[in-house]
Amino acid sequence: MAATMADVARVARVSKKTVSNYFNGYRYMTADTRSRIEAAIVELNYKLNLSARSLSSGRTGTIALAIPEIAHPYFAELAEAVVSAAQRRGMSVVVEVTAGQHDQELSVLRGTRGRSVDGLIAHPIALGASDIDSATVDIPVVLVGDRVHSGPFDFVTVANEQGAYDMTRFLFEHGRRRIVALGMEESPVPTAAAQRFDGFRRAHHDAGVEMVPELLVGPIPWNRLSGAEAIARAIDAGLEFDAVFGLNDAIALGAMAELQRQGLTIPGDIAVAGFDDVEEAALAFPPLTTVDSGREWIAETAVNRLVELIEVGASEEVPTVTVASHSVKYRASV
Amino acid sequence: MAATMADVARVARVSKKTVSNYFNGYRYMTADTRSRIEAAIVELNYKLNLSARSLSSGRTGTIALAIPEIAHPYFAELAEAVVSAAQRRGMSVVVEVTAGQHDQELSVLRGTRGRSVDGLIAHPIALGASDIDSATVDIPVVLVGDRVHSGPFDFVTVANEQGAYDMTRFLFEHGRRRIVALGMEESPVPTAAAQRFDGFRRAHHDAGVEMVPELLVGPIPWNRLSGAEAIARAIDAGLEFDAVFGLNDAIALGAMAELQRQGLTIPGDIAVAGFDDVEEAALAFPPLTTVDSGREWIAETAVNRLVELIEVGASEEVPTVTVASHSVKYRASV
DNA sequence: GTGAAAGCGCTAACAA
DNA sequence: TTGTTAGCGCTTTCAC
Repeated sequence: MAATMADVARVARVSKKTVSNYFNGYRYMTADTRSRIEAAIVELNYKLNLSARSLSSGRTGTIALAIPEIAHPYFAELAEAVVSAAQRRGMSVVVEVTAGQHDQELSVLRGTRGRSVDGLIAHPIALGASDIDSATVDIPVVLVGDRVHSGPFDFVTVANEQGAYDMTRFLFEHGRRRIVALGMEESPVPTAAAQRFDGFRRAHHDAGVEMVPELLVGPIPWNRLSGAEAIARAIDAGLEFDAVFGLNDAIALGAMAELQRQGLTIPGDIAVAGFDDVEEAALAFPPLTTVDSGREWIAETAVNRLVELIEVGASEEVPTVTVASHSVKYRASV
Repeated sequence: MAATMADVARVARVSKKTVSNYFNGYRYMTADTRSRIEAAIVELNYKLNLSARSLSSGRTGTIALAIPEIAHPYFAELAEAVVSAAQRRGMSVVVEVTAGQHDQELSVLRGTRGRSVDGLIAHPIALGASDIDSATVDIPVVLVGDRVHSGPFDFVTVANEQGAYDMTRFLFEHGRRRIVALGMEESPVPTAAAQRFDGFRRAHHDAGVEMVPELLVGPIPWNRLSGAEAIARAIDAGLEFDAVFGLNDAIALGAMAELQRQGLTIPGDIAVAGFDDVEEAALAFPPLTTVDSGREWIAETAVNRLVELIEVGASEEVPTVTVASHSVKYRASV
């Protein structure tokens, strides 16, 4: 039988409440009391029963992170950042995988799934604005990711448009003029792809560079293989270009590999740029110039905001939308 | 104020116990009772309070997964597999990141860290056998990974030696004779690298092929960049070889990229093989031949075993060691 | 098949 | 600064 707080209290010759105070960082306690308690804890190998604490305090000390998958570089790195930010604030993280399925994302936002947690950070990719309005979770929620939803929740988002704008301008500054946009997508819904493409377009406009329709390739799946195949088709079609902007790093890395396979040099013949700054970007050959979309900052901000909401009780706070700061990571591929 | 079970009972005109039965899948219940309970649950938007359930049942329905990092393809994929295996068994997963730090891994095994969970799956990389003996967790534990420890815990492990053996034989069968072993390590401790190298050596012996010392490269860090640099050095040194066996996929992928950059064709000039079968292996150019080390199976087995231990109470069960089945994934790089 | 009562181990008022 | 007293909401006997 595991020791309880009452046992500790008895051994330390204090009351349960005093032991409880000890665990909750109550400051006013004589050194003698404190050390008696500590000795008792060691003697009994006592561990707080967190279920009991949760029941009685209404807090679990755990937050949920709902993402489409873990085994994708971007989400894996996001999850890592969230877990470590949470760890720093003394919280644990339960990871829920939604597989990017509409119904699973919805059930997360309706609270019909998963454990009881104090708050939720979710990165939906299949939900529309109306879905989000229909959410019925009764805990604080911070949404994270690419798409800007209206809705009752806080949102921490990537600077998709501005990031793509900056990168495009950057390529112009390096003398490139005919840039293939790989993964481009025009859509009424502000998907990440659409927003990034908007930035690409605006940069052309501002720089007075004509945007060549043939160079706009997409939509394609956001993975390495698609990037390689798409650029291969572009070459086969006889397109002329001096740069490739993959709308995420996976696409860019795939394209870069294929260009090299075909004997082109990078950045000699073609400059290549990506978006996200996944860890692999810096390890590629050559290292990939990309947009650091602020993953770490997003994770940190989302966790901090969530903890705030949990502490104030999420009451009548007005939902905030925060856009992560971003920056161009200049590496040898440009 | 959230509804409680007593509210549901009142509205459904049954006792609390009956509602509890409903949630615990108790089978004997009239259809009428059941539907009254269901109506009450909907009416009150009732949700089970899991903290209370945990306190009273002694189960949390959550297991912890302790891994060195999330943002590494192998661990990300392992985590994904564990989460989905656990989900299938109705369990949630709290992910703890140990950063491969000795003290953090130790504190996980001492139970001085993290939430209260029903069981623990840990993949230690910095612990020695004596550390493991000194563990004091009072919940069931299943260890997972590369190194075979003795110790009081169940272990689910990768077939490092046999996998490397099979892959080496496979390369021989494809006519290769001078194979660079990239990431080789000889060590008294049975690290993954050392075990894989053992298999490499045994395959040479059994096939009667001489193992050329110059072709044994390592130890090197197990990432892409090291793989590329190491193979570049081998080429600079004028080594002659017809195949490269990266002791994990990252090394192999880095080497493959570098070989191609230097104008060699794969598998025409050089065959390349890896170990782990991370998702990216199949998407590389050319797709990478590798050893499927049974990650999914390991995750599934570890979760199943853990759930078993939780259910029987971990009592005096003898710890078991299970070696995952593995297979050579034949792809275009050989 | 269903009900009543007794805790699980902790926190939170409030008192001392 | 420390102690007392009630619960938190559920599961679990055991009786009906």
